[in-house]
Amino acid sequence: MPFKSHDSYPFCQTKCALQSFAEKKKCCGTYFPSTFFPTPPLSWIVFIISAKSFSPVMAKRHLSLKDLATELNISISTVSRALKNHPDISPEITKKVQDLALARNYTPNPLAMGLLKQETRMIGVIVPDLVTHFYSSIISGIEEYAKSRGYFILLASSYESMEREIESVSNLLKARVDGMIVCLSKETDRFDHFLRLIENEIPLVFFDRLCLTDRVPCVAIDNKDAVEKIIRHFHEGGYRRIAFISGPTHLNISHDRVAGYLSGLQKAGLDFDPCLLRPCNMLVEEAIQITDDWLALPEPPDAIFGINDRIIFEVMKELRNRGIKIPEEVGVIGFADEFHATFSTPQLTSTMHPTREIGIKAAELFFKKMEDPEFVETVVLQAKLVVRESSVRSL
Amino acid sequence: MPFKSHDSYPFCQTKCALQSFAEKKKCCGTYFPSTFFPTPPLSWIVFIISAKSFSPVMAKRHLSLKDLATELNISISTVSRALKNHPDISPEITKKVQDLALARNYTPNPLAMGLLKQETRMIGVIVPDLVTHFYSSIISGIEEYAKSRGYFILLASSYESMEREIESVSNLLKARVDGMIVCLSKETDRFDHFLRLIENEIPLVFFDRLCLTDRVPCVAIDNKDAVEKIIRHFHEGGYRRIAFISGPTHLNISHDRVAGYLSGLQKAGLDFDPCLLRPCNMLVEEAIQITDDWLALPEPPDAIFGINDRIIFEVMKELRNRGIKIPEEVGVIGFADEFHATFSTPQLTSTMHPTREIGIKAAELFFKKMEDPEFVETVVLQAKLVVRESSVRSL
DNA sequence: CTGAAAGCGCTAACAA
DNA sequence: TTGTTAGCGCTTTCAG
Repeated sequence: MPFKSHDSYPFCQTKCALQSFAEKKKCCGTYFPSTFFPTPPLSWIVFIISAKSFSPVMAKRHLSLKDLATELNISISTVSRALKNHPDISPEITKKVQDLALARNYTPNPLAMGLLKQETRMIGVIVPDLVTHFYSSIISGIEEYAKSRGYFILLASSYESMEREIESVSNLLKARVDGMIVCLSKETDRFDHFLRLIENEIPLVFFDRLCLTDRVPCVAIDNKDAVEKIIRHFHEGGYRRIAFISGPTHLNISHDRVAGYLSGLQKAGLDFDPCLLRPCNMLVEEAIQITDDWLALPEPPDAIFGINDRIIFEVMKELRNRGIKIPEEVGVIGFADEFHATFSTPQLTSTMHPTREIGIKAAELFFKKMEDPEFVETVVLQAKLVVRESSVRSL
Repeated sequence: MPFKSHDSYPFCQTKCALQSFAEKKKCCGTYFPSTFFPTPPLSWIVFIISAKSFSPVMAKRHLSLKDLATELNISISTVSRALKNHPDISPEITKKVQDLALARNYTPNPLAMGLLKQETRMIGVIVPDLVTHFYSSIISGIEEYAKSRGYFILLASSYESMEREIESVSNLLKARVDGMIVCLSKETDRFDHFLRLIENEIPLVFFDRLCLTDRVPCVAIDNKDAVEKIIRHFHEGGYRRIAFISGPTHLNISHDRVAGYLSGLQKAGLDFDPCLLRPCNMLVEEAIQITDDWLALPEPPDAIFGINDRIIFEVMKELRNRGIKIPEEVGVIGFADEFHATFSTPQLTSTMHPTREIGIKAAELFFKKMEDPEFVETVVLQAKLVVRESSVRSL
């Protein structure tokens, strides 16, 4: 195997590996210091099994075009062209190159490509939290579609905090994502960080909790309709004093659901009692407090529904603690059907959101926005009311 | 503001943007084609609101060192050095550069850095699924620790399939992650794809479901102990025929839990009845089938626990359907406490896993492995038995 | 104390 | 048909 004298291929590899190892040891500049995480108090750790270690082998660098070129004794650009079936390259060389690439399991270095093309093929995704089924299911949908287009997901959580949302946007920007798909945190009531993205023409898509809908493609749920369905269902079941635990008032989802509450009551011919509409910040304690307040009313509600299942599960617990029967005395309905809604007793009626579709659609809009910077559109998906035990009085 | 004649800075920008737009239109090589995702049948979509669009503005490139250098009329290397407080650079220039960088919100391009340093500061994370609380909570832990070290998470799901796990490994490798943190899919019984990583010295950490523990750092739960606790608790509560729905036999977690089942029974002085130990593939139908089988036994079990909460919720549903009282007639305990265990009636006794700690510890081990390629260690964390209603007979 | 130049892996215009 | 070269943004020798 001939090597050019100034290259000395196999030894070069070893040297590079050693070099890069040495470089890592050196701690460099202080201008962008990496803050170190203090060792967390892991009271759970009990014992540690140490295993035998193996003798170190030199780390293998990923294969580059140069490696292939050297091995075949042709130029890098020929290899590059051969790999993409460039018509200029002779069939024999093309075949030889492609065979070797396959055999050596060559994959192009995305960093080099990214530097050249000014793109990372990564989409930043920011969700309020990672642990709610609603979001993780949407992430699944985004991931699936993105993967099919050869893109990766860079995931960030805002933990429902606007501050951390801003930080996440900035971090993803530092990582040079090609764009972002975002669900606002519950606190978010300023949008400067997103306006910056828009001004810089960085593709952006919102889902579920939206803002700036006249400039950003969005995927939303028809919240108004979903709530109207709930009211109608309650009304048909003979419930008359329908109470609603809503969300933070600045969120579009709260706004739309309240609108649905009002119009739903009106359509059903029911009076609106302001006492029975309470916003909350999605905290467990609030749910309990509000339930307490309602039960203390001279005319307590006979039906309760809320901004999400989590809140409603707490309401159910509170009702059960007081010996109030569901659904006989009080009907209950959740929102954004978690998969465990069927595990409660009684099983929880809830609106089911097409979460995977939300994710897929959001990703779809994202790619449209990439291709056409002027593209703006809000896609509205319908939620389904899934009737179970908690809202149906047996006759 | 003086520009070098061959550079013509502001116009260059415009040209670049136009160029890159033109480039995107061109579809290049066929050797690595990007498969296109067929438009999915989104039956949920109902209507689309089109919004007014805005006039296009030229996309702004991220700021580079060159931009700063040009603006200050100094060389790129001086800027680079000034930004990292290199002692050679005069304080005045250092200050001038840093001020401008701050004002312009400069961030170094990670692609360029990555290319140079041969690292992406990205960790690939593969989990069996994204939507289970157990995994998303662990991901949260990993993300938190990784972020504190300036690393990003590139997320992939194996969807419990070995094939997709292998594909994910390969995809993450293509993305040039610096290493991976993995929980095996339930199908995984061959490990070639991980051996390849090990041979190439790519840092790897397993959590929960492990393999190759003599070469890879791992974070595990003390499954044997967790199950022994369950048996002891059942035994103390007067339960005698304790049945166990286990997982796929090739997984370490199943193996350890079965070991705990046997030793637990022995310690409690109870006989082992092979009928009461059934493996399953974590499917809902299996849970129902197994429950049916057990109830048909001449001596049915008076206590049931299983590989995870999901399975056990199904068992509970099945028992309830048959009018069997929990916990009076049959005691029930879950595994890997999902946060909604308290939402069921009766509330589910379950083993609680320190999920965030698992994630944080896995990330910690990952960085240790990065620093020391010979590092191998299995950290074992303890699970807690959280006693609720489903396993306690009232007196 | 500062600048020029090489090189990380790749593509594409330009030369041969 | 193939090779040479410049350049994407950055760091780091080596020269001034």
